[in-house]
Amino acid sequence: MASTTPSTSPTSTPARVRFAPSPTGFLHLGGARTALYDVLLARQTGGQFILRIEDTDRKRYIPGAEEELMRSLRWLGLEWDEGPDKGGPYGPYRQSERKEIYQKYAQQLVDSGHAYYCFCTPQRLAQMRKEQQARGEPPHYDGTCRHIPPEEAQRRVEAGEPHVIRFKMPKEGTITVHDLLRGDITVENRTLDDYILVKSDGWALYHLAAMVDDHLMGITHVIRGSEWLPTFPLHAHIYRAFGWEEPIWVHLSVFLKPSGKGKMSKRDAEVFRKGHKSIFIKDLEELGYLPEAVNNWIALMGWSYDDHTEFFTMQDLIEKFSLERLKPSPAAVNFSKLDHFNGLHIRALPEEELARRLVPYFHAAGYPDVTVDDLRPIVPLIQTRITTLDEAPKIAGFFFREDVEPVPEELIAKKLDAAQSLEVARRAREVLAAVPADAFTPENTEPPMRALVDALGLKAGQVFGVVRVAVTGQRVSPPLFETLAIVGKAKTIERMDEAIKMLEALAKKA
RNA sequence: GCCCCCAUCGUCUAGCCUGGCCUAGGACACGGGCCUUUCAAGCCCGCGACACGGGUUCAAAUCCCGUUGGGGGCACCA
Repeated sequence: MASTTPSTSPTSTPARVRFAPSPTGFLHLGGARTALYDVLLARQTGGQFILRIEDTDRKRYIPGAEEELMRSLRWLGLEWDEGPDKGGPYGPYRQSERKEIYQKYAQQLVDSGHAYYCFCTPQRLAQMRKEQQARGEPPHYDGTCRHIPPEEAQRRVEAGEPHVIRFKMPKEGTITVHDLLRGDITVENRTLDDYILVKSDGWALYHLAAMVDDHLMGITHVIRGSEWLPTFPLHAHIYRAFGWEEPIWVHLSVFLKPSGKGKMSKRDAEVFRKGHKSIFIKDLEELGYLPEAVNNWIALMGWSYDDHTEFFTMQDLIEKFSLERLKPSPAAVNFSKLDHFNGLHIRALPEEELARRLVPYFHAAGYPDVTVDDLRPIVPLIQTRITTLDEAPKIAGFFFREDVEPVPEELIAKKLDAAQSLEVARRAREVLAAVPADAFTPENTEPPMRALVDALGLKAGQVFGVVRVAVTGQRVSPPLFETLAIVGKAKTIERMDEAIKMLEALAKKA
């Protein structure tokens, strides 16, 4: 059985790996992780990462999905070396453009006796399955066309009779396949089916198309989801029927929902989307996650480096990734860990870079004129205060609004009443008014304000809180004096005056 | 129903292959504290797991068997 563990380290020679999505939807967490591992292996070994589009099923094709898939991959920084949009020496990279290739290899399998024509109609097949179910048997092809003499089958094909091509699965014996994470897996051939390789419309199915492409494209490591484990033996049979050398097979575990109970359903995906979470990469961008954080996060779902290192840049991952440390057990998605990594990566970003990345989020939040220059001084004040980029406009939007609208009651300081707070506001305004407008810095505003706190016999928080709410309109804000410096003296005084009016009204009412 | 895979804190995991360094380590989350003008960030402390049952062995989280639980698959989808 040709199922040996590679004698050399799988990562020692240049790897050719491929990510082969079908254009039926958006790139999700599972696909992204597979693509990430592909890229890491390719970059680490000096090999190639290939993007191949598996679009042989015209019924499921979704227009625009291919472009979306590529956009998401690029956002994650997972650029391919060969693919449908950039070509390469093993193209075409879209299966819909490779129909003749699959037909040729299917024919080869028929000729060598490893496959046969089947003329059973879908109706007969459905009926057959129904009866098998009723008898409590596992659904499988009953082999009706398996014994049609080749000459007769050939005649019927030439006569134009609708047909498919099936793999002629051995009825006896076992096959042992080797998965890098799980080791040898042995199954009895009789539990396998005569799977269809080519549909009646002439298009190859995944089982044939992917094997042919992987071989022709020189793929050294097939990294794919564990949903392929059940048909893995078929794929090995096909490789062996052709006499091809098998790639290293790596089946990644599936992602479970956060509870760990069951895998993600479409319904779950919708619920997440409502709660500032998503399993789709394109949403993650919109929600303010950094590609660095997403990569770091998914890299660690099923892979680890050691017993304590968790923060990885792409460069770190390329250096440290290894197939050997992949884990075969399923992993539940943990969104709060994504938040954690996002915070870490936001803080790791140079300020200039953060400012640059924040711009589109301010635009989207209704501040269309905000520029990198505007954001540059603000970034140091909010860098440790946001976990996602979309939070920045929420916490710092007041810098760009003409007017802030504090909730009047929030102007009342802790343990004080409206009248007392009014007095605090008036005195604070006075103190701040005394600082020159061209030197409205923390060095000049904070000491006199501290002195005021002492003079009033209050806590710093009580006095600063009144000013904070007055100037930012928020109870929670970046540090006060740095904030005042950016807002500027004119606006500060203006907003203090507004607050004083509100407090006067409140005090009168009381 | 049948086939296959998986099994350490709530979650992600280290340790398992090459039994003893494990009174099981790290991280997220959670609880508490420090710092502090709010909120964060940072730092400290705490909570919390080897699914169960048999075996093998002087010794088992680690090896073997079974059970249970979870997951995947059983299409002219991928």
